[in-house]
Amino acid sequence: MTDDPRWLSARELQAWMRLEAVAELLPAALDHQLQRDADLSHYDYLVLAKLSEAPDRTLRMSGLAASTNATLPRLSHVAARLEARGYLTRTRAEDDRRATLATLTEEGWRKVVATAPTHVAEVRRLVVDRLSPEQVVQLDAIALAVLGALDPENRLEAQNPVAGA
Amino acid sequence: MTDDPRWLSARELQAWMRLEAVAELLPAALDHQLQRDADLSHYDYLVLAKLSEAPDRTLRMSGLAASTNATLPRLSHVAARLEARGYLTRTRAEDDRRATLATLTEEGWRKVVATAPTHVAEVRRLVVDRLSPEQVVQLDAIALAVLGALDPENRLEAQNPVAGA
DNA sequence: CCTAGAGGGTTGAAGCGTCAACCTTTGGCT
DNA sequence: AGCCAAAGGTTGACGCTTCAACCCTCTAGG
Repeated sequence: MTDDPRWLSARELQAWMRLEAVAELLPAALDHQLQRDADLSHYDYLVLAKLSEAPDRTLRMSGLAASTNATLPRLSHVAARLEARGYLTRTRAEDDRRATLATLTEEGWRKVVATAPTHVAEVRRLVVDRLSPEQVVQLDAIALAVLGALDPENRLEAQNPVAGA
Repeated sequence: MTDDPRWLSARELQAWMRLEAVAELLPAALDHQLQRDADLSHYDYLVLAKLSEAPDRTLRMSGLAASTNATLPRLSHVAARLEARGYLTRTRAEDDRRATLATLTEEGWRKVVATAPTHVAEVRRLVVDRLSPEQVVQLDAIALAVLGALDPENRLEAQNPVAGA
């Protein structure tokens, strides 16, 4: 490959390794809490939460996938399970029969309402309450900068290795 | 456990959602790059990298699991695959016959050396080079604070790059 | 029309992580 | 010595994500 890798400085390396550790441990911790308290994965919760905030508590699958930073197949499987558990329903869209609309049920709504407080408390315990107000602002800016590279303006799409024209 | 939910402020919520997105997308991006360029998962690479930095390129499984922020069963499965591919070997420890020592092979060493430059370049592209020097310091402090909650045992590691530059 | 192709979702197989059960070794206690 | 609990790892089953293949619908061209 290239001759000069431009290795990381000590500071950069340390920050990177700590971010790596957070990225590894944080999702697991959130999954654990939600699994224990609500029998939901973190992603399950995200799906229900996003629906609960949407107009008519309804979103298209593709939009829901984008707003939860997931691929469509993943959402499709998750939605199938959540539907089987009675938390949401899927229907074909009237205007575009290709599209599927996911709608939160009453039971799904109650699930979110019942789950949110403890989940937020956990988010506070693990992250927000450990940071100063300035650090919250800094984190916001840093995460935004990184997202710029992760999702180049492209609400998560593109699984093509080479250009598809 | 349910006195007052203490909801997040707008600022806190935004920072949190962005961190959530990063935690979701960053591991996937790194996995993709390593899978494509070296046929390794991000975690595979971490294991090989940690071994490459260790004395005699050897570590106990439990220590290796801790330093890669993973559970022992996970590491055990990964080590079995990496051993099958010839990148490391596992032997019983002399002093404590319960323990298993993982040792990087010559081929494993070569794999790390060959893989590191492009991986570092990707880390730069996605994270480090998108941040100002001040933000790198901020990120370090923020990640450390969060790790304090995620890792009660505080087994924070020292770092040592494979090569200098 | 009717056909090609793109957009939107779903499905099934394969791979990885988690959990619980298990085996072996070590160390403490009598 | 003898026993029992804990420490260190491994294994197998199960669940979730990914990838590729597929189906249906909409749109554009001829």
